[in-house]
Amino acid sequence: MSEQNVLNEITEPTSLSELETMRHSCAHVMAHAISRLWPEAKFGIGPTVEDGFYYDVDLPVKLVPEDLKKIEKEMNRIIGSGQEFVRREHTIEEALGKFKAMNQPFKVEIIETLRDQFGATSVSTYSEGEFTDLCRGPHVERASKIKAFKLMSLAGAYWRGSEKNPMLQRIYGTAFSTQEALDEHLNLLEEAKRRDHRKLGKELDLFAFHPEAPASPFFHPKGTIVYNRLVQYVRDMYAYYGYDEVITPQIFDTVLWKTSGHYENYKDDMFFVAKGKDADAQDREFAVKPMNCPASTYIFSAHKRSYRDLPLRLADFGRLHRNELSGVTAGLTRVRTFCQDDAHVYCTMDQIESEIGKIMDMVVKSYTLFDFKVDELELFLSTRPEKRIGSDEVWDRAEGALKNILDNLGRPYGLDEGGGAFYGPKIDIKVKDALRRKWQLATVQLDFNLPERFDCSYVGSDNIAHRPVVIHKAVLGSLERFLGVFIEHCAGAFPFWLAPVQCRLIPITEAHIPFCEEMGKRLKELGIRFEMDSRNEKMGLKTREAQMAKIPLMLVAGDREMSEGAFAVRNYGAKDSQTLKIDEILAQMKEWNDKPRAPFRD
RNA sequence: GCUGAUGUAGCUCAGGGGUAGAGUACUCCCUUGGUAAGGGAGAGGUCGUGGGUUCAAAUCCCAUCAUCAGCUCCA
Repeated sequence: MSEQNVLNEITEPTSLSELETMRHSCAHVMAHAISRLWPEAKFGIGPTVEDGFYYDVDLPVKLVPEDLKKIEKEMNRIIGSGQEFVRREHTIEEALGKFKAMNQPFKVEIIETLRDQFGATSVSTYSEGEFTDLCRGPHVERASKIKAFKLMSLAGAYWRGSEKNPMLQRIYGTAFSTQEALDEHLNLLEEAKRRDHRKLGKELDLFAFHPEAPASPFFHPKGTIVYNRLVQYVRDMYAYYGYDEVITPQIFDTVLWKTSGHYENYKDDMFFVAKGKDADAQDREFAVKPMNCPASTYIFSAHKRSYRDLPLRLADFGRLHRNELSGVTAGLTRVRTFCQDDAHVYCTMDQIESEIGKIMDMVVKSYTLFDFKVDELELFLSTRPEKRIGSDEVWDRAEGALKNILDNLGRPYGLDEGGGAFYGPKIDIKVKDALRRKWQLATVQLDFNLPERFDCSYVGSDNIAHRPVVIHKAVLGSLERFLGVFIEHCAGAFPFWLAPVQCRLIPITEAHIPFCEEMGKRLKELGIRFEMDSRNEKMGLKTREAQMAKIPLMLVAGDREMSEGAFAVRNYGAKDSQTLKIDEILAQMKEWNDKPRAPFRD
């Protein structure tokens, strides 16, 4: 949480839901319990978060997981005693005196900040019995209203989110209005562990990591099939929407990055490579690309462009490298090498709205295909960050244009103040997965700076040179990240069209192998990815292994099937199978396999 | 990068100052079996890496690398 957010947490008028109110009170009860167990405890802040609450505390002891039980016990005592939450108003001076006397330096600091930066003249406190905390509320009337809670985990967190400050111990907890709701939440967390894409990636042999290439995935054959299938899907989409794919270099003279502004903004996160070999290139410094956009301007400017060429949509699956801090990488969701379904649309001011409309269309069609709930998409307008290039007028125009589009879209959207890219504002789109977790995938960015910096122009119908606008788009976002998120969304059970192995043929005995091999030929003709399990093993084992590999279809053949020209078909996850004629099976497979192309036929 | 935890066989993990363990996967043999584990035998590890302490280190200490959780960051 940024410092600004921390302060908002303290100063802004609150409108917490009933559940949030209870969680917030629960955080207070936790602080109360901690102060009983460790009277020297110094408290930071204790807000509610997405799934619960936390409190940051400075303690003389290092907490261990068993301490959570101890704190819970003490909390239960407090809740059992049914203490009331009593609100009091204090002048700043009163409050400062009070918290100084209580030896609560962080609270004193908060009060001073409220006074000095926000001009507060009074603050409020809440007391439950002997424990008093600085807080604007609201709270439940009494502690006994807290129904079902659990302390979840321990973590370190810097005071006010700055690594220059001391690190406090953060205790995370959650609370629900019923025990059932709490249990359901805990079950979701368990399920999330089972679906962890890092675990499934290993189990399904999709990808792996190696210490010599930290945070950089090795895609094994099966993972590569899925990856390439995603790319193919995006290419099919490009054919429909009129995008041209290009391939651009991997390494550039840093002059390019100085022109684009990446050098000054992201130098520390770029990989630099050896200097040039030629005498006259000795002083040239080269860097691996962290982004595709500057390269696309050279393709735009390769010709004298006319307004008739616009919109020019250049797609680039270029591999990007970013030297991320070691602590921020995680599985496929944050890596040092990745590629995006990246494209840059060069267009006129008048074309911005229809182009972004088309991109939104791609987003909706894609997320529908991947079985994300489209009516649960969350849109955000991310505006100018502190670290940025370009004049305020340019930013005003770009933000205004995106705001217009969002207003006309007729969907609610949030504002992410300061969340834009350094070269332009964006529309970020978050999806909810099957476990109701939110992920940011798609992004649409409006850029008036790049064409300026690289002096892109086109000739208008007035025969005068004009500056085009660039729209950056990614629908799936980073393919690595998308794959990670989607693996967890589908629990590793890929839809038929995307599965690395779509079908496993299982002859019951040796005698049925030729029959299965015949079917194999038909599948190959159809382009179906299949395997045959002709091992000398029993059906129980073969079934188990096919199910554990999450293969969408099992086709089993024994004497019965051979005599009927059929297979016993079992879908992944189904309890039993049904016997279908070979032609029926092939027709069904063809339909499923073509599913991703269906939305792009007129 | 910061704080903390973890690192033992391909995988999942146990153990622990005195010659390295299980399950599973793998190889071979037996089994011709109808929808979630048939039986047997065998092979497989400098206990992440580098130092130190010790008669002796996989075990203790230090450093380092990687991973995980959280913080900060995410063009």
